[in-house]
Amino acid sequence: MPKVGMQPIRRQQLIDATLSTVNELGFADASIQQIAQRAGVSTGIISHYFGGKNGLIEATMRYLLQQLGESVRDLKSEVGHSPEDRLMAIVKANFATPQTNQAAMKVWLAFWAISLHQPDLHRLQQVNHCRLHSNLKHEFLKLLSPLKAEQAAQGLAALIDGFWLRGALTRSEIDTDLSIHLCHAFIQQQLTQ
Amino acid sequence: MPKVGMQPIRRQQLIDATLSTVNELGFADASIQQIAQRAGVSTGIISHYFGGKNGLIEATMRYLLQQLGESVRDLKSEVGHSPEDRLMAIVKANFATPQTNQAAMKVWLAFWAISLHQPDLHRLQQVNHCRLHSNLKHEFLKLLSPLKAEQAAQGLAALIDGFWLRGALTRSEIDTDLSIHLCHAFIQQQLTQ
Amino acid sequence: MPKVGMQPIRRQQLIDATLSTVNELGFADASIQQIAQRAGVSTGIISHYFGGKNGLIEATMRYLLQQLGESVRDLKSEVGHSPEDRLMAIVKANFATPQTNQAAMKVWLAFWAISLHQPDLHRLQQVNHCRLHSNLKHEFLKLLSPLKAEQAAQGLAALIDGFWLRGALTRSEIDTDLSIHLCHAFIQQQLTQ
Amino acid sequence: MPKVGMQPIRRQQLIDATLSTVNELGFADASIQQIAQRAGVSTGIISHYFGGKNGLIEATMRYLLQQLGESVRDLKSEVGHSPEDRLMAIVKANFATPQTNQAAMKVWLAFWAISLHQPDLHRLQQVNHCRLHSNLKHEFLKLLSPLKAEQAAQGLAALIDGFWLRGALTRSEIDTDLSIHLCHAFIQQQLTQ
DNA sequence: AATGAATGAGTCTTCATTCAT
DNA sequence: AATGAATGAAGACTCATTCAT
Repeated sequence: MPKVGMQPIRRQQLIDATLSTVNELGFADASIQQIAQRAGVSTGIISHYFGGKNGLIEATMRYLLQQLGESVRDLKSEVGHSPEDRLMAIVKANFATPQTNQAAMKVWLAFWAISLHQPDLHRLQQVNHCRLHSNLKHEFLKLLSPLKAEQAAQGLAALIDGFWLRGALTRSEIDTDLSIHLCHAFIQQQLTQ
Repeated sequence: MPKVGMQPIRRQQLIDATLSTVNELGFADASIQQIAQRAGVSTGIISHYFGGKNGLIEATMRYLLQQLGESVRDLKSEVGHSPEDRLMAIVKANFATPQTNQAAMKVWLAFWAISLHQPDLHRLQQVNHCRLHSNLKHEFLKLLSPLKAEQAAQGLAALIDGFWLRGALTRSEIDTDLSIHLCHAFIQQQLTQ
Repeated sequence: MPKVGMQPIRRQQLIDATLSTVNELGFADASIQQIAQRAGVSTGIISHYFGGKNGLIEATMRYLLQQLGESVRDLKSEVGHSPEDRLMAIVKANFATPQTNQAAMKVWLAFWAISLHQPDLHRLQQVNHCRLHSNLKHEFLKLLSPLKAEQAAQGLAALIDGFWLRGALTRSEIDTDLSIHLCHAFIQQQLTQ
Repeated sequence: MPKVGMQPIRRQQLIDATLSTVNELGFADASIQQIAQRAGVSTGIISHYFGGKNGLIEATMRYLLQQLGESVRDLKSEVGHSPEDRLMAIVKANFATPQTNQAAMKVWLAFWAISLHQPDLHRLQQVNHCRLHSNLKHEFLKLLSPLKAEQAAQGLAALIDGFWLRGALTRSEIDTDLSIHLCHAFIQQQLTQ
């Protein structure tokens, strides 16, 4: 079966298998054997393509972050210029599938937890959060004072994260509409202060 | 060396050592050898008192939840009857030390993550969250319609969780005052709708 | 079977098993499973007592060096003060059992080879060789000029090493008597220059 | 890229790469991947040309032996018929570059070690040693009794091997001149008994 | 001729648990 | 009550080999 140009295909296969395994078994039980088995390949291939388990984990997290980033970018590009619209686009992107199905959120939570003790992963997290914060603040600044904008951005970010966390921790799917609705209310309250 | 009545002392020693280890090394590297070493006891003692590592983990989590519960109860008992005051008491309890130092939050995050795949721990999480939600909703119901109260409770809970999560993920200490301030604003906005 | 004070016993058991395994299977095939099996213990115990395979290897080599050192010291203490006698004592110590059975020499050869790429082991080798050289030169200096003594010491050391190497490489036992005899001739020739 | 007549070129490329890898990383870390990388070819080619790693190792050792053999033959052909001259030619051949640079001796030592547990390689070693011994004895027999000649040959062979071993084990280059000088002294002493 | 993708057995190590003392 | 010696399964990783291209 050896073919040329398999690298991108195998990498994506393995990243998908990692997400699926972490989701179902949890991070602690996501052995490379489990992952390789789900990807339908041998264990050795993981070291071959990612240099080891850590490389696969980091690549998987990078993939999730990239997906989220693209989701935000796409929705922002489709809306008008009013800050409220643009803020809601960001909110909606954060609650859009596939980001909010329970599987993805469980993986996110697992990554959050381990990133605390792995500098590389932690840096990825930081970049992601700064991006969200910066996006939010940029819009709030159009209508609010710097101090108010900062607070509004932090509050909205916390709200988004809070709903996510709740979505991950409850075994039921997150109530996307309610989350968006409450974020919307928060935004309006901030902008109409 | 055998003494009587050592059980509660040893148990607390080990729980403290578990918190310290999880905080410093992360959950993945918190072996019972590390924990036992920090507690200054032998590894065998853990099985003796907790029946195994899982038992120790569960006891530790139970301890954290109990601490939080007591914190909430204490602060609620000290304030008046106005819903706003009582809600703020709950908020402040959730951001009171030692709950919000970074160490505790890192441990919480670790527990959240593993609780997804351990029914026993998950149940503990659920109980805790339901208690918070119920506490919040109970107060909101005094001034809001059931629907509004439910949404306000969910929003406030998300806000609290969001600030916690941010506190855990950033290596700096959580900005407690800002978090409380923003929660206060949220409460007022909900109550004055 | 857990007993207290097993450490020295287990350590020696494992060192003996290492020697036996390296002798029979060669260094490349001396896995810790093989060694543990020969010692009649589990693999985990190696890490427990030596911190890993490397620790066991180093301890084993240290043991061989110590044995050789003791052998030299013992024989030197039994002879008179004439340089020739003392030199012969050193020579005989180097060819005394258990140093010269084929097993020991095969292990020595294996250690020599791997010490080239392991600084810790290499340092042990250097110390050992310097000790031999210094011992030899010290005796030669009593009767020869510094230059001659240095050359005689190097020559005799080479002769000893050469017979050892030959003993290791031929599958038959080393001809101890011939080796000693030839060393004796070499010593006499040097001293009667 | 496929060309005809690549076999000898590729084989030599791989043998050179093997020597370089064993010298720098040691035998234990000389993986096929390392060797192939240094040779600038793919791993598969090794099996193609040598039938596996063992084949490559054996070919490399055979190459070293052949080099040594040629060196001896060349120098012997250039000297007169006096036994002393011829013996010295053999000695010099054994200490001639490239045989005595540290790299080559490290490789030799590695080969010696593994040959103990690989019959094929061991046979090569034996042939090589017998050739040396036979060469030496043949010259000694011209002037000495069979018994004396045997002992002189064994002694000189040991001396040569000993200097080699020392050259391999010390990280500094071997002192070729001193080695040859001491061998010369040994030869003269044997012949003038 | 040459590649390199893929395998899977084998290695070392870690770790929770057990148990005689 | 407490120890720590001992186990053995499971983990990540390496590596020689195979084979379709």
